[in-house]
Amino acid sequence: MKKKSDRLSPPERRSQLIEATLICLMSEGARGLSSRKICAQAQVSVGLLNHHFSSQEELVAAAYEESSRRHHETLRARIQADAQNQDAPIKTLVSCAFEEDIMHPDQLRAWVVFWSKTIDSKMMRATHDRINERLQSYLIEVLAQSLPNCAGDLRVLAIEYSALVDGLWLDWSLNGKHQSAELWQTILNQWLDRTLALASAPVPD
Amino acid sequence: MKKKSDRLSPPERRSQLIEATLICLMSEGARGLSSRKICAQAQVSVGLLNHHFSSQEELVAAAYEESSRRHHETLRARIQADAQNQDAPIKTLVSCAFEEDIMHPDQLRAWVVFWSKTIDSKMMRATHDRINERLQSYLIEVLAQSLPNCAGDLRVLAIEYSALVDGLWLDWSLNGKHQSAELWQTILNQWLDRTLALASAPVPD
DNA sequence: GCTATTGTTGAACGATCGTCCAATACTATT
DNA sequence: AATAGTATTGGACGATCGTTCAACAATAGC
Repeated sequence: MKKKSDRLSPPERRSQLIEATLICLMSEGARGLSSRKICAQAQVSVGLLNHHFSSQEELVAAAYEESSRRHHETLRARIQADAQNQDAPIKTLVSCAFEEDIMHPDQLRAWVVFWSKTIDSKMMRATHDRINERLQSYLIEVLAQSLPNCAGDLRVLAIEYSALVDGLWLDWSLNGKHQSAELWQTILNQWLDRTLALASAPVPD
Repeated sequence: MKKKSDRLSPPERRSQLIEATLICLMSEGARGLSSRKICAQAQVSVGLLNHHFSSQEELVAAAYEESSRRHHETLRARIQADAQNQDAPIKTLVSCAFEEDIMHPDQLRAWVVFWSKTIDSKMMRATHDRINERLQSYLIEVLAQSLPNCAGDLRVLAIEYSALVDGLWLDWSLNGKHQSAELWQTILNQWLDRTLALASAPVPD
């Protein structure tokens, strides 16, 4: 009745535990952050966590990194796929911001937990900084392609964009009447229209 | 050596516990959310919490409401004080967004905890919705005064603004190198300049 | 002053938490 | 086949969690 072998290589086991962590956090939020729940989700005994990770904190940081990596990857693929259909990649970036693959409400559940841990954990803070910088670099890259002759600082624009998107995601996800993302998507579209209009025709000094 | 009387009226005790909750959440984030820590902060025994609140959840919801109320109040007072010095109240709103009284990094610590609880608690969700609607109404009011002949939907603009500010606060507060708010303030200022420019001279259709 | 009401205490409860560790099962090497 | 090495198990530990409740203390009404 027992399975022949459940043994996995350390990297496989690690990513399995990371996957289980993401599932727990996405489905239950902060309530799902429990070593026992995570190990149960991975169908693995409790003690295994501390064999592959020095602490729960390290596992959560790894899950944060992985979640961001997937998000980044999906975004990149989506923009890459639209490369020839759109004049500016930022149009793709904006128009897919509320697609399920890019940002699901459940995913934001997990991210809020990550943020709350970022506040009082050195390790999480370092991970957060690394993730942020990576995303920011990519955003700048996309913006540079989209606004080849933009007068302003692209880094500043990237910070503004990611702040706006984070805020819209939050509002969309925490809102009680969790309707479709249409309204928030519209807001983002209008922001882009205004930004593009001003960036292509910068004010004379 | 004992104090003559520690007995307070129920409303006073309630607000004392709420105050203690805010202190705990602001100083320790999610780690500070503990009935025992809160009661210790209020210099009160553990059992008293459930005498004045039906559960910890209700206390946290009340603390969320109170934190938002104070934020709203401070904002109102600040804008009121600048009413005659500024042509548009939204200029005051934007320029004070990162002042200590309006939003301290510690305060955002508490808010992230509130958000994480909003995800899986009906009571917190209801509180969140109430708070959001109240702030949104006020923002629309301020925007209406500032942009008397704006073509667009002010409610949509209000949502965009609060999303942007929330996102900027998050980025500012979670950032490892927690420098001054200058950069984020500049971003917000530039957003306002662009918005004002377009709102006062709307594009012809 | 006596009584009823109610604010307050702190021990106790059961549950859950993260981590540890001796025992075990599996794999690879010889 | 014997051995060494390691992945895995699950019980145990001490800590902390939110809540309950009998006992106590202070007040209010009389």
